[in-house]
Amino acid sequence: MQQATPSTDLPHPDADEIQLGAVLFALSDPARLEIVAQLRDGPIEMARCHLNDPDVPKSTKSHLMKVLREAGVIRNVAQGRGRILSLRREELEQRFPGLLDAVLNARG
Amino acid sequence: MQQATPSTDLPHPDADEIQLGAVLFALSDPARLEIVAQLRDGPIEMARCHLNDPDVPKSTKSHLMKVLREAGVIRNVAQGRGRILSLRREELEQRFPGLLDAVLNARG
DNA sequence: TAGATGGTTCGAACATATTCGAACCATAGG
DNA sequence: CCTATGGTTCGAATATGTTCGAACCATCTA
Repeated sequence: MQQATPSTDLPHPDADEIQLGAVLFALSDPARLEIVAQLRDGPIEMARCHLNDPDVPKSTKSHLMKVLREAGVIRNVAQGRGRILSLRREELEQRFPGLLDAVLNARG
Repeated sequence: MQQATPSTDLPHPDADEIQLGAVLFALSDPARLEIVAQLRDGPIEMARCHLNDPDVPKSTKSHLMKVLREAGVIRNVAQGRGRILSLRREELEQRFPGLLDAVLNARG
């Protein structure tokens, strides 16, 4: 079947609106950092993105994504009935050079 | 007069105990980041460390320092009746290479 | 030893973040 | 259609962080 045009698209900050404080705060949480680490090697479907704690309700998971998205760390776009998550690597690199790599590298 | 041995020394985490999340959180606040930026070029006396908001009570200022200290970002040692603040650059660099520089550089 | 200076700590008020169930929405597939 | 799947959103409860005055402590100077 054809790929549907997503009707539910969430707001993302423009690259030049991304705030350092918001990014650092978003990354300061273990669960959120874990998500970011999973996106390291490319986009993944949200349904395939598993947290360390397997019993996290979907509303909580959704909220974690929201904080990361609103901070400008990840992109969250609808595809089919699911969602594709991806790191905003280039934009973060342009705005805060070396920051994301340093964090990802620090985390192991 | 002789330099007194400080009787009030505050607890600092060991280098290997410094947590990435705590560091990122500590740096995610504008006022705390401002303090860190002031320490960029070397230690300064706490009394000479001025925040953007000049009307911050000393208890609030002390709390900001506490968060940075307990995260392992700064050192806070007594000297005379005041205190000397310094960045834990080497230790942070050893533990999270490039992180502090990236943050300081991002902040401008 | 008294007073001024520079700071920490405590407690209470307030603000902000997190968690999670329930309700809701959209899409894919039968 | 109907139903299952994958997700967002809302609201309320809870947890965590912030702010600031008051009290306190140590040091220097007179």
